[in-house]
Amino acid sequence: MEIPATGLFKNERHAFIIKEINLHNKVLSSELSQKLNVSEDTIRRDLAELADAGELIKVHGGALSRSYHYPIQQSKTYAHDAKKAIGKKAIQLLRPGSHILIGTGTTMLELVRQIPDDLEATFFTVSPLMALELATHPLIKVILIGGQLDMSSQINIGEKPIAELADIKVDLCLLGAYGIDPVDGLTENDWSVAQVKKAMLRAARQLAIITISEKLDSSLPMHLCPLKNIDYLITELQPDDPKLDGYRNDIILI
Amino acid sequence: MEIPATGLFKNERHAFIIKEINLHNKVLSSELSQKLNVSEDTIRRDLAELADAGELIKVHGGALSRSYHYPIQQSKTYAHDAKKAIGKKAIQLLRPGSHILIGTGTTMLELVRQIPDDLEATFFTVSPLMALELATHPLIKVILIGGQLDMSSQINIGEKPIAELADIKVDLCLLGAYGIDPVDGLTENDWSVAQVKKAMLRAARQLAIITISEKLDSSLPMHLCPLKNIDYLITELQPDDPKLDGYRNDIILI
DNA sequence: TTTTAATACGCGGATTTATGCGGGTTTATG
DNA sequence: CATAAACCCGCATAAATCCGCGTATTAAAA
Repeated sequence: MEIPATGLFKNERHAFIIKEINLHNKVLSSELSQKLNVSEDTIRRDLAELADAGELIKVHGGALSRSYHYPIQQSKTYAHDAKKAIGKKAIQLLRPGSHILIGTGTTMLELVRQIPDDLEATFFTVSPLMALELATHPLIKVILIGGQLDMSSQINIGEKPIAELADIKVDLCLLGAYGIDPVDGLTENDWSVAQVKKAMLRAARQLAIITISEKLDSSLPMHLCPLKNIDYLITELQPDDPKLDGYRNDIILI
Repeated sequence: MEIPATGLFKNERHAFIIKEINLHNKVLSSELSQKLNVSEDTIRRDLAELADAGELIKVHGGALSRSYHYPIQQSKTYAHDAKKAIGKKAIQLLRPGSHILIGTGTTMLELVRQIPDDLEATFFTVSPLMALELATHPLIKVILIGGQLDMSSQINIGEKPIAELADIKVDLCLLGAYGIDPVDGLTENDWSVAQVKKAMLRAARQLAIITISEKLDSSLPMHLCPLKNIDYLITELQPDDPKLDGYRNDIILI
């Protein structure tokens, strides 16, 4: 083995490379080649070995620190904070051991993400997205109600889920609102989606509506149910907020 | 290749883009080009790659976050290129107008991503993940077969999906392999998952197995079916590769 | 102590990758 | 329906990589 003028063994070079990576989070083959007085080929072989041993990540042109990875994807949805707050409030409705039918939407997603890992419960859903998110919680049993997946609403629609829902009776249904209004009640704009949601309402003893205050006082073509069927209404507002005045009859505001 | 003064590797640019997308839910090619000191062409290529890997949605002028439709964070797939190549080969089995039962796995995901947008077909699946991915194709009808979502395999298991599968007869079943061996045939390691997969096999006239060559010649405890039931075997290898010699009897290698 | 094997390097040349650029085509939008 | 921006395609290029080979040094074997 030929020891160059600067006299470094392979492992010494490796150590140097690791040090550089820890320091700068990245190295260039070309630079290393100069600093260490060896050919780029050798550097490449070094990097290949280190990458192989999992000490760094080889890329074209050099290498990156192993701790360097894509930032965690935390979707910043519209009105994210409000939705997260709502989710937090809604958690208290989730009783251990209960059976819950859950809808979909970004607010609901925030809710699910905040469910504590020690909650043991059974969730039914027609939304593959919610099912996957729910499945990340170790003690939760997820029953996905099948059907034809509707592209725009991302839930399963058609006769199948409606028929299956008819055989279910759960403690609580958590539903997002597209439109909610003191007079028109809960409304929706797509016919087939509305059919499924109505089936969901029938399958639950209690109904909780989860929505940001924006959706209050808006109406859409398809009627789902009157206000009086709603047991809980959860928004990001304080329960005594005047905007909620039209919704106080028999509804528990949270 | 010229690495500019600001000297960012391609991956670093990619990371930056992802970060921007998570922050703003969208990016403009023109802005990125400026911020990163590279040509818009390069940005376009970056966005194309990221879109290809399913990390964002490419649109005219830039890209959008995928988070709303797809908030599930999936780590970069192992042997991504091989799996992509397999997916490409498998596409030819998807006849327009046909009914297809599709399994799950990262290879299958790559396959689905490469389905051309003008394919009109009906897909059945027990995997919520695959259902969501399939639903991004405009002309594809997705039937999600419900059941209890199994956390580890991320598919619906139990009596329900098995019973529903018994009522279905499709043209083709596309299944990934966990173990495949000339003697032991197709094998699997989880009992409940195996039951569902067996129901899938029964529900299809033809069976195509999609797998990277790594899985060849490996056996697991649960037997699914003998080799002779397999109609097509698709790997990243050339059909005449000697590694496939044990699998030539009556199987069409692709 | 030779002989043999193994390892570490460097080098030349073929190949691949990353990028920018020019020019024709498509898309979005007023 | 015009027009500017965005896109796609092919090409050029230079850096980075890969591959095989020769050599030198060391380790192991005979």
